[in-house]
Formats: sequence, structure tokens, C-alpha cells
Amino acid sequence: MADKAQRVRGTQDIFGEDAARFEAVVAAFDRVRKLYGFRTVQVPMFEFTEVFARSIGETTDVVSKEMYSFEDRGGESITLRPEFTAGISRAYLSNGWQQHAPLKLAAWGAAFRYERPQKGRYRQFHQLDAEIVGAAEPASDVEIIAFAHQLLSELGLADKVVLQLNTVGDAETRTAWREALIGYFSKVRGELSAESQERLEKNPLRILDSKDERDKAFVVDAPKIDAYLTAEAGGFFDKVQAGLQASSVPFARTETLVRGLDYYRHTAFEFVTTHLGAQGTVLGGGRYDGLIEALGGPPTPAVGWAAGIERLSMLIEAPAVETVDVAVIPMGEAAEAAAMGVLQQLRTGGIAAEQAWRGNMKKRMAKADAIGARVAVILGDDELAAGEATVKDLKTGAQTRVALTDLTAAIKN
RNA sequence: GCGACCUUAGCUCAAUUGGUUAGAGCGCCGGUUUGUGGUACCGGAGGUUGCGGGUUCAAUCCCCGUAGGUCGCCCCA
Repeated sequence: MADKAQRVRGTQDIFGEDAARFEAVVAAFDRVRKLYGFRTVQVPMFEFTEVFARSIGETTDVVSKEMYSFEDRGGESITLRPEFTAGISRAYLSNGWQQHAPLKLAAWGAAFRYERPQKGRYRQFHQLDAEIVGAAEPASDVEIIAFAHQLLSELGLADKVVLQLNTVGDAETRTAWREALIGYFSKVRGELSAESQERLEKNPLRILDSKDERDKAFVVDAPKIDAYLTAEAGGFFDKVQAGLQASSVPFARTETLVRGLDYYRHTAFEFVTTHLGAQGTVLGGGRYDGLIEALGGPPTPAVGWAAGIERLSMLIEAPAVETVDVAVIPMGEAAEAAAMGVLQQLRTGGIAAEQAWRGNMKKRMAKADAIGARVAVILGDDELAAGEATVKDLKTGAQTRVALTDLTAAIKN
């Protein structure tokens, strides 16, 4: 079927139960976000390539080989967003949103990454995103993590995920720790996995969460960040942990948790599950105090997270199927014409209604069941002549004649 | 980017060591006397076996390529 219309690899057509799951996740996000005072923001789906290159880091995989970049007709290099943080930070600068700081923002939508598709991993995927820009206080870290925790709890995932928490320290800490790690791993370089030998050059921190047994043996005794934390960084992390405890948000200190993207400082966290195979991270984030500066702005503290909507969708219980309350069943041509008016009356009255317009009476009743209707409005020549309709309660089977003008009220009761 | 497995009706799956009209369930359409349902029974439509090539008298089944999916690595949500 070479000619059969085919969708682009790694994209999805979300429908039926999948669509209901997706919607349930977004609805929960929108509900909880309001409880925490996060305002919605819409930023472009594409930006100048430079926005992502400068903020995420030229050497990262995301930038160096996973972006959907193209030249537009004006000759500008444009990139489909691979994540939300860079675009939101850019918007913060472009629009002078410093005046609103600290600014709590929530966004959701599509993001794009050219990767090998797997379960829970797509080339066009969808994220929930939360950011607090312009707040250096550890309380903001606590708040945004509490937000994430409540969201996951309301999605029924409290027992399926674990919050892993770590700090990568401030710039000074990070530099010192990084040097120590490079020194330590360089001595055993030859015994590391090929991937980790490469990481040693590009991103030594990531050796810590390697899955390779050869690496794990050395990771155990690798320099710990706690020994390199400055007094300030250590104090910050203490306050975050205390705040989480006060907020009843359970977490597991995970010393090997590091961030792949360059802009992170201090707090790093991930909600991880064992129910999605290799795609364990369901929500991840941290503090990125260095990012806005990297975009050419003033030093601006910020903290945020992103969650994969598809991954969350796969974990939650299936939502109840959507139903339509009323099925209007006309029999005969005159009734079919009259049904239009009945439908309009019901719908404008706030009642979900559909018309069964195909097949004999039996088929139409079956249609009523199929859409989950609890009431059938039957319209035939008899009823029409009397200006009435037969209203049938599909649970009890009870039928009553109701004047057409009273239909909406009668069904609402 | 690397490795492995998978790909048969709209959906989920069958088809004996390659053998001649590729089956079932669900769904869909129609019917079981003319306006009453979620069950049952009967009938029907629907497939160039992902696509391309090769081996063979013969391929859904073997080989190669290609596209997509799945699992792992990498990376990450």
C-alpha cells in the first residue's frame, strides 16, 4: 500500500480513548494550575534557531541532532520548539515581563524532536509546562514541585511515580564538582563504556546515571556533590528539602540525578515511573538561573518543569466514555423535519442531544444506546399531530407524552 | 545514529513441515412482518497477506531491500 496515505514517522492521530486520556491530563493540569496561581501563556511553536541553540546548549543532543530546523522564505533559520522553556524565557525578555516578576506561567502543547520513536516517545509530542520566572527563593522550587505532585496525585499516579530530587549546586559548585568528576573518571577512562568515554568530553555529569554495568562500578565511588556544595548552595538545598517535607511531598534524594541541558542550577527533580519501560521520566525539571542570561538578558533566576502528556495519558486509568444525554428518534419524513427543531431546542437549552436518522425503529434505538443516551425522544406522526413527543427513560423503560414546547424542561428535571 | 523483533479484512488475531477458492471474533450494512433498545439467530459487503524485488513448478510462510511499529542503547517528556 505504497499509495495509501501515511502519516509522518513519530506523529500521532489521537482519537477515541487516547483523545479522552489526553484531554483528562490537560484538564487536570488546568484545574491544578489555577489552585497554585499559574497563569496561562501561549508562545510560538517555532523560534529563531538561535533561541534554542543558545539556551539549551550547542553541544547537547537536542540541539546538535534532534531539532527540526529549516530556512524560511526570508532566509531565516527557524526551529520547531523542542521544549517550552527557551521560548518562554525569550518571551519574558522580548516583552519586558520583568515588570510581572515573579511570574508564574503554565503552558501546554506540541514540541518536536527528531528521535527514534518508541512507546511514549514521539517526534511530535505534547508537554505540560510550568515555570516561575524571576524568583530566586527556594520557596518557588518547593511550590512548583508541590504543583507537580498534586497534579500527579489528582491523575491517580501518586503510587506509580517516585520523586527523585537532587541539587547540581550553583555555578561555583557545579564547576568544582565537574572538575572533580573529570579528574576521577579520567583515571579509569579506558575501563568506561564507549558512551561514557564520550560523555567525559561532552557532559561528564551524565556518566553518573549511566546504565552500563562497567560505569556503575566506578560511579559508586565517584566524587559526591555534597562535598563541593558552597555554603549558599547547601543552604538553598536544605530549604528546598525542608519545604517539601512541610508540604508533605515525599521525595527520594538521588545523588546521580543530573540534568542533560546546560542551563540548570541548584534543584533538579524527576518524577519517575517503572511502568513505561525505558521512558521512565514522566515529569522533569529544575532551576535554570543561567538561561535568560545566556539569551542575552539580565541574570534572572527561574525554575520550571515539563511533563509528557502522552506518557501521563498512558499511565492514568481510562476516563469514562463521553456520552450524549438525549437521542431524538424521528419516524417518518414529517417527523424528521420536526426533529431539527427539537434538537435545536434541546441544545440551546444546554442538553447534549443527537438525532438517530438511520435505519428502522430498532436500529435507531440501538443508536440511542450506542451514544449512551439516558433519554430517547420519539417523534412520529401520532405525536406530531398532537404537538407532543414521547419521552422514554432508557433505564426504566417508562414512557410519557410531553408537549413539544415543554421538552427541555421535562428532560432537565 | 546502533542492535533485535514485528507488519494478514476498519479493529484484534488464525492459516498443518512453502501447495492450489486466506478464515474467525468484534465492528459495519440488511433481515427475523409494518413505530421501541442494550441479548439471540440469519444474511451481506470488505483483503493485489505494508511496499518493491528475488529463489521456487508453487510464497502469507524462505532471502534481500524499503516504509512503519515495538523493545533495548543513546537522549529525553
